[in-house]
Amino acid sequence: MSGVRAQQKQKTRQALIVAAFNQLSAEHSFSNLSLREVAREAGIAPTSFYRHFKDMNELGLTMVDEAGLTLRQLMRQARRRIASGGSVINTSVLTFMEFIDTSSNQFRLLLRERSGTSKAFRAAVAREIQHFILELAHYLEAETPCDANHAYMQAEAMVTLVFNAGADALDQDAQQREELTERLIWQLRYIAKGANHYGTHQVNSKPS
Amino acid sequence: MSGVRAQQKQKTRQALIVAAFNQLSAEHSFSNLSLREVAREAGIAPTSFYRHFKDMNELGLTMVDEAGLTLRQLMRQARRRIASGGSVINTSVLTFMEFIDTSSNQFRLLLRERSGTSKAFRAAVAREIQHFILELAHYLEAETPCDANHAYMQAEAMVTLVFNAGADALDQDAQQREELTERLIWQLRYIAKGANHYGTHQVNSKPS
DNA sequence: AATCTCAGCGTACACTTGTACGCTAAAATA
DNA sequence: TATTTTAGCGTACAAGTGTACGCTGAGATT
Repeated sequence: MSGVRAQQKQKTRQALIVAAFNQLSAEHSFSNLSLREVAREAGIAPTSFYRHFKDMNELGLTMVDEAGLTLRQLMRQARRRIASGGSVINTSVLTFMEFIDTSSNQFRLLLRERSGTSKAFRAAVAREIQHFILELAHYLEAETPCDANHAYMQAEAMVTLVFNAGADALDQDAQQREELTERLIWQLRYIAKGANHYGTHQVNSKPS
Repeated sequence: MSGVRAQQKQKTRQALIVAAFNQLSAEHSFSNLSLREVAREAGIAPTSFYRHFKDMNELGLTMVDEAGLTLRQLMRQARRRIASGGSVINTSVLTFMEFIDTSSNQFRLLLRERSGTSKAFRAAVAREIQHFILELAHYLEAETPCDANHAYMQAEAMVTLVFNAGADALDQDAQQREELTERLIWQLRYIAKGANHYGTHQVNSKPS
């Protein structure tokens, strides 16, 4: 029951996943990947692929899960930085930009499959983003005067902006990224300000 | 010089474009299209395709232009509605949602190629969106107390949110869309509020 | 009327793709 | 030790791809 067998299997399975991620790039999306090329890069015969995944689709969904995991781990790290006295907005944005930089292919996958051709993929990505939003909403509800509903809308807007800024950053050099980040931070401030204005019990009137 | 010849050419060129748009759907993206299938649907031989476009890429860029044109026309229409007394935010959002509904394949193209595998495509889409942003920024600078810089950042944030809401709307039913639209409108208000707060000369201090 | 231009066609070719099928050798199990 | 399980392989095939090449016939030009 040592599992020499199962262990090796797990290893080549991971090799397939790594191979697939390696073939992603600015010019190569998941739907451009072929089973054969992935298998080749992983060092196994094309037909052996089926011992691990029924489909390229199944591989893809696994990859989305993995990318989501990376993202969530990163968030936890961000929260630690914040807890030890960092500014919320700055720390979060910085951490996210680090993700774009370090794991760009994982981010690319999420980014593209969010509007891809498979409903299952879109749903999977949406779920990952939803995690993100809910956690932030929870935080905002606890730490700011916003009510639950406005906290959610605020979180949703913020995550959307951050995610999109990440997408733009992929094509930019360091200089442009810095400007982008600065704009992003201002925009997040707008949202925080507005949400706190409308989302507090002192204000029940409709906006002008 | 009547151009019976040139006229016919233009006609099948357009047939190719229409055929390509028709093959786009939730399950079929541009990179999934094959030259042969597009030619087939357009009713010409595969090799005749080259009389009109050097490449599928060239077809795609033309399609992006066309989608951008549609979008700009729609915006002009929105501005007319606003001029005759509609609320700015509501009218704009409503008009945009109409675009999603009426020309969903054109929107899908813009949405997907924004983060697609061709730099030329990404740039083309970014340019279309930039138009959008600049026009809105111009309007905001004229009609609100915002300075130019903040007007731009405000416009950028707003367009990002609207565009993303459109993407989400593609997978949703009428009920969900309504809720989405309502959230979106609140989020736009946040931004307007925040931008007017920070972007006015009375406030020069850094936010808390 | 004679000539030129060129949109569209058909054939042909070299590739790549997914995957069905049966085999092998080594690990797991009995 | 004898038996079963299974990860990985090689072969094979049908289907689809982009595109080179040369032809044709109908408009355009002279």
